[in-house]
Amino acid sequence: MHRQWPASASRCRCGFGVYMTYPYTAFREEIHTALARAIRKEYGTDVAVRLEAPSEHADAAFPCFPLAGVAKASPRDIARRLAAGMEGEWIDRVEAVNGYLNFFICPEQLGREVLSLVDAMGDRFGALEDRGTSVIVEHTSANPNGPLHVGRARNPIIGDTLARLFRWAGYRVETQFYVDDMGKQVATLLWGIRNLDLKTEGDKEDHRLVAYYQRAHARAAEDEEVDEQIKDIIRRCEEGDPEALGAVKEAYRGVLAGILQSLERINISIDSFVEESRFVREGTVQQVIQRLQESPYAGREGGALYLDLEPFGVHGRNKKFFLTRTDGTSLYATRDIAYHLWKAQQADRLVNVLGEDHKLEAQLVEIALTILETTVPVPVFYSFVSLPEGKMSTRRGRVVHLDDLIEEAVERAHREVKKRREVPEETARHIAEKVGTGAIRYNIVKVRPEKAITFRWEDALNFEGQSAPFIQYAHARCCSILRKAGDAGVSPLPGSGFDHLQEIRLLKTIALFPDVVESSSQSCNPAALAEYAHTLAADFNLFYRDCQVLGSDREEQRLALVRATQITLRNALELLGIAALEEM
RNA sequence: GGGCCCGUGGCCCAGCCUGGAUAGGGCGGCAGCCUCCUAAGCUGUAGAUCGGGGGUUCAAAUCCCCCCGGGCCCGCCA
Repeated sequence: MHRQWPASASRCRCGFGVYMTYPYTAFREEIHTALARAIRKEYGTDVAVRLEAPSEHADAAFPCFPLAGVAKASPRDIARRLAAGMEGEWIDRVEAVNGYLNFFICPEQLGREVLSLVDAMGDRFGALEDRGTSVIVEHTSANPNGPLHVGRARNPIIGDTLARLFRWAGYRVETQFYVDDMGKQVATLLWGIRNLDLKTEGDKEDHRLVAYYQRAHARAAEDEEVDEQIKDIIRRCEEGDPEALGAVKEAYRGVLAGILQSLERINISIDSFVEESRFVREGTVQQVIQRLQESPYAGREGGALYLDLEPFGVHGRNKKFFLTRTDGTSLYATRDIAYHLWKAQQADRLVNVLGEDHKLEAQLVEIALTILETTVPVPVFYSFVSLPEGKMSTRRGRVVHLDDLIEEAVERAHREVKKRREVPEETARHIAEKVGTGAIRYNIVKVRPEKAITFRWEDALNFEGQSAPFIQYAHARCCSILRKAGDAGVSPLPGSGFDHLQEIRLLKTIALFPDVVESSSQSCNPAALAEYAHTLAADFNLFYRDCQVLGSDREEQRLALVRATQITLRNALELLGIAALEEM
């Protein structure tokens, strides 16, 4: 029923080499210590203290049920008995209810600490201390044969959000795009560009060039001669022929540029691009084949090398994992192994964002990497995005391109802005761009990756409720209040003394942010972050409704709380790659 | 046929890893709230056999088994 706290503590670097403990971490540690002591004293036993995360019942709860057996007492009695000795600077009060020990955090202490921490850390509030660990996040890695469609866009959005999360969680992060420059897709594209004379329209290269790919694909299907010519390109690439590889690169360059333009518009940039062919050129694929054929699992069928994966629990047809063809040339997965060996040399951890269709391949590669005794990557699989009428298919013209979705979302946002406020056109354009693209990112990232998505325009263009604009709007409201208060308005550390229900609720949610960074990064679950951002915005809206800020006799404290909310919302949006607008 | 994943009010999603207190949100429906810090907001209301069935347990949406429905995969393709 209830979530548990993240296993490890969240701490931050505050100022110069001074480490501070985030409020809820301190609260939790205090409870752990007090509980362990009390349980040992009362029942003479050591149990692992598991606390439940904040809920409507308590800010932290300890279920006494598991203790009932050893303590030979009812959970209710245990709770009552343990409640007596619980105190500390963070623990405001303890209640024994229904066999639970419910802890409440001290609002005074929380108010003081949260406000000073947010003030001191600013746009680093929520960040965790450096772990001295590096991680490479591989994402997108789309075949550069045409523009991104909405289905493929799930990959960069998940990947980029994960990369941002890891950075905040204290890792040194690099993102990589693995460029498949040896496959049939790019070879087909090259053939098309060389042999076809098409009139193409559009102002982005990926949209112009995809027509060559599509037409060439169709030609290859009906003309064996064409198919042979394409296969010849692939063959030469696999042999590492620099001329062929250069030509392929020249062909896909424009498509890739177009893809990157689209990604840039949704605030995604990728640190480095790694060409698959380099592992052939540099001979590392051959080394992989060499090393694996010496392993006890190697076998041959015809001239083709394979690994027998039966000892690893792989059965059926998949147990023979082929590394080469009969002619000795490498296969996609073999080159992927070489890529991972290379990656393992430059980072401590590897995370790969992959479509669920790559599950089997990833499993096989993982086993090979285990045999080679190197870093095994952590995969994050996502399910496909389909349309109400079925699977997305470029060939059948049943796709929604990311660029079209962006256009539509931005245009719709623009209409909304014009409808609501009178602002200069330039401002309206800016807001519309950030609202529209933010809505797209949020709409995709809020759903857990393993859930299949059916794309519906009305969901994608929803600007209310669980959406980016809802969160952006709360942020804009904060900014508006702060703007009106003026420079002198917010003193950094007013005496705390929050007592309104909504003030305290908001304070608690702000304080939870570092824990969300910790847990969602550890579980590679950006959807949890998206949910948090919505909760924070919703809690602010309640505060906004019930607590007048400007002109109230508590103006100073409340302004400080608004400021802390604004910073936390901005940081959460930054993690989601969504613009924190100051006005909407 | 085999493997992996998903199945929570009309619709979409969280909670499942690590079992516990009235199953949370959002959209849509209905009824309301702008002389007051931006109504992309807020309030109320109706609506749930947590796909079905067994099992484990003091306790199951959560763990185990079986079944049903959907997705993905099962090339010397990428």
